[in-house]
Amino acid sequence: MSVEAARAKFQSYLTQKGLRVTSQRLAIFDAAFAQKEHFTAEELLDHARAIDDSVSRATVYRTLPIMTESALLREVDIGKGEKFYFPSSGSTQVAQVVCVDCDKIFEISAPFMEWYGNTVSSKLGLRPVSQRLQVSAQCIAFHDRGACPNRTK
Amino acid sequence: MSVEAARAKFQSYLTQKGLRVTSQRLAIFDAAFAQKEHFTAEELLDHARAIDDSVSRATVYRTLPIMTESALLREVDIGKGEKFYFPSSGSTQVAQVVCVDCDKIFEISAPFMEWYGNTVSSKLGLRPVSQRLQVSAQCIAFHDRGACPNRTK
DNA sequence: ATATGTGCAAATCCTTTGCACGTGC
DNA sequence: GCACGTGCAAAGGATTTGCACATAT
Repeated sequence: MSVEAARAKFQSYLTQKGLRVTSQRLAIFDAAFAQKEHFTAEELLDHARAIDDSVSRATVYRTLPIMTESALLREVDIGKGEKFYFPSSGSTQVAQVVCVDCDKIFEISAPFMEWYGNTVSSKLGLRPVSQRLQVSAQCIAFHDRGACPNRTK
Repeated sequence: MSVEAARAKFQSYLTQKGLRVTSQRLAIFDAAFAQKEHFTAEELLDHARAIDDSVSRATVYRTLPIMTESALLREVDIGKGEKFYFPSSGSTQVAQVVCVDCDKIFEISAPFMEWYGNTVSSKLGLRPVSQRLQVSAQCIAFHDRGACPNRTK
């Protein structure tokens, strides 16, 4: 899905839910879809403010759930205290591989996940809503040399 | 592994790491292994205090990582703010199914997970450390009738 | 016009930490 | 004895919320 299509989807989602299309929400959308890596709420705030400096932290936190519910963003919680977000590719059959050294998040296709969620849930009398597979891994380069080539922090 | 064996393992783990076997740590261990469901740090504090009322919140939080590192407990983060813990069955090839209504956590065997982590990680030049699969699901009973039979909260 | 949305700052929630005292080894 | 462990209360960090003002529809 192109950024333009996603932006249109965002606006129609807002309208359809009786929510308003505000300049702040659009700035937050634009900032999110300009990112190339996973980002945090705080990073999104910085980028959104570069577009519209009236955007507040509160509005970012109030807008993120809207974008997540509308499937425009995927929320990734790697258990590091803060959550990460990423423009959704559409498919929910995606797993994350997280480097334990540099915390870089790789998104990978995991086509069997949906089947597995269905199988397992139905055994328990449950209906699957969503599933996530997360692999913690270590750069081989890190293991061999003690330094992670992706390290940025 | 029996509780007795686990308790022995805990004590030898402490000794081997140069850590001390204190009455508080043993009370926390006993409280943890008496649980039948997943529990939070706060719940563990309550139960540990019932055994030894000198146990403090700080010590619970300082002991949980030790029990997790020694593989006696498994930590489960379902993205609800607080973490859950559960006496480990040994295998790491376990997935969690979480009911979105009552937050009850079911542990299920997921024997393919290790293979999958290996396959995917190696493609990225990473060495898998751990993996977790979490399925969010809804009680069918809840979906049909609007009430979750497991609801306790 | 008016129901929503917003910024600000304070509040919350879980978890961590500094410090002085207590205690296994 | 002394290094490690502990309780207490304060600090910390991410996220949420109350309120008065602003604004989309």
